[in-house]
Amino acid sequence: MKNGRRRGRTGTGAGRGDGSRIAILQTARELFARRGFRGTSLASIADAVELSQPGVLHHFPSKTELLLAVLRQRDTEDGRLASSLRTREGIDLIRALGGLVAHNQASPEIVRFFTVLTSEALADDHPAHDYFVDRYRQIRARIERNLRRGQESGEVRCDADLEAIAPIVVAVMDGLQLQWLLDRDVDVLRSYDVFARMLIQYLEQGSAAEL
Amino acid sequence: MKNGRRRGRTGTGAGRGDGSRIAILQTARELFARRGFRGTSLASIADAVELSQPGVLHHFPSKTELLLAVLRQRDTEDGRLASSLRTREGIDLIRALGGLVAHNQASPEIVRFFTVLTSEALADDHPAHDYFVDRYRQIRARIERNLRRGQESGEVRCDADLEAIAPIVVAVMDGLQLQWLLDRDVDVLRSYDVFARMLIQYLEQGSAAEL
DNA sequence: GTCTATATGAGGATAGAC
DNA sequence: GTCTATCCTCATATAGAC
Repeated sequence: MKNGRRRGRTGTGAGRGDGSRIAILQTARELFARRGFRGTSLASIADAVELSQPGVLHHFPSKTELLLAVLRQRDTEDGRLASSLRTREGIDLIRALGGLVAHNQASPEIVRFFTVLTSEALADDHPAHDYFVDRYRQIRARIERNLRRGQESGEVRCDADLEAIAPIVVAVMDGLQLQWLLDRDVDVLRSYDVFARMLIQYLEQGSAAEL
Repeated sequence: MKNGRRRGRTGTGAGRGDGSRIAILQTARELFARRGFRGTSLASIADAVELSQPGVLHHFPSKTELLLAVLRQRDTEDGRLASSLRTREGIDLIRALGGLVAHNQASPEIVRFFTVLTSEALADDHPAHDYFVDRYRQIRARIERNLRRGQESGEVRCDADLEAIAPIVVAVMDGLQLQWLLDRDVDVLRSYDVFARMLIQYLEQGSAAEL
């Protein structure tokens, strides 16, 4: 008794149509978040969406393509979120990222998805390797750019090393969330707030705004 | 032609004795660092040390036990390093951790080992899950404790929230190293130095030492 | 669109010879 | 201490029926 599924349909081929595709994408994201890409079998995804394993591969030509589809989907969904950050410049960006951290507290699965997959994708033959290299470059570049606008407006001290600061901001968010995923007692929001205070104070020193 | 090994020995059972055990531990650490625990096969380890796969299992009863042995070994080796940090208190600890970051730049494999395995071990059924939960608790506790000594000596402002700061310090180190592993252009040392300046300035504000 | 059946291969672990 | 041979399970992917 290996195949423990019990679909009500009689195999006429009616199916769920597009609904299956959507269900597969969501379930794949959840399971990839738990066990990584390599650690997740197509069969486990199939079970969760109540399809056979080849049923899953009907919608995506391969497991790798499924992962890439999940990443593309998240990109479009995150597009809205990212664009709401686009206009936040200088000190305001640091506070806005606190809002993102707060928002993430409600979505441990998404946080875990990116945490687990980023580490797995350190291997340069991982299907998502290039994706994550690019992702981090873009995030750092955006933070640096928006902080620089604050510098140009005189809000941020002109001698702040923004190229060094952008990776720090990313590191704090990632690193705190990693600790939180491992141990929910870690208070990400409290720590981020202390960091933000520290950073803002540093950025404002000697700025035109301070005078 | 599947088994691509060509040992010179004739199978008399002489072997390398203890040398094999050592070689297995080191190779396992390297491969776990690259592909994680789940992503590494015993066969790949066996190939690298020029043993058969059952030959590897002669030294460790299972793959899980091999991982735990690797972790135990790192703990004893890191013991020396950790004890050199034990006496660094207050502001001095923040600078000493910069030395650790610098030291890590020469050992990407070790950094990657911990990065990859920590994320993989987020799964609560992972063989190293408890190990990493404990590890992070201990690291945070030690940082908090050593900063508190600086507080007691008056070097660090007394209203600093050390329970919030300890996770930040860990996050910055982990997060910067993750970005560096993904993209060697990231300048971990430069970013850590900026962070350290920022944090030290924050900690010194309103301290007795400042007066 | 979904299934069953199957090809093909990899992985962990064990038995038993030398 | 190490090997060969083997077992069993699991995984991805494909072929072809309905």
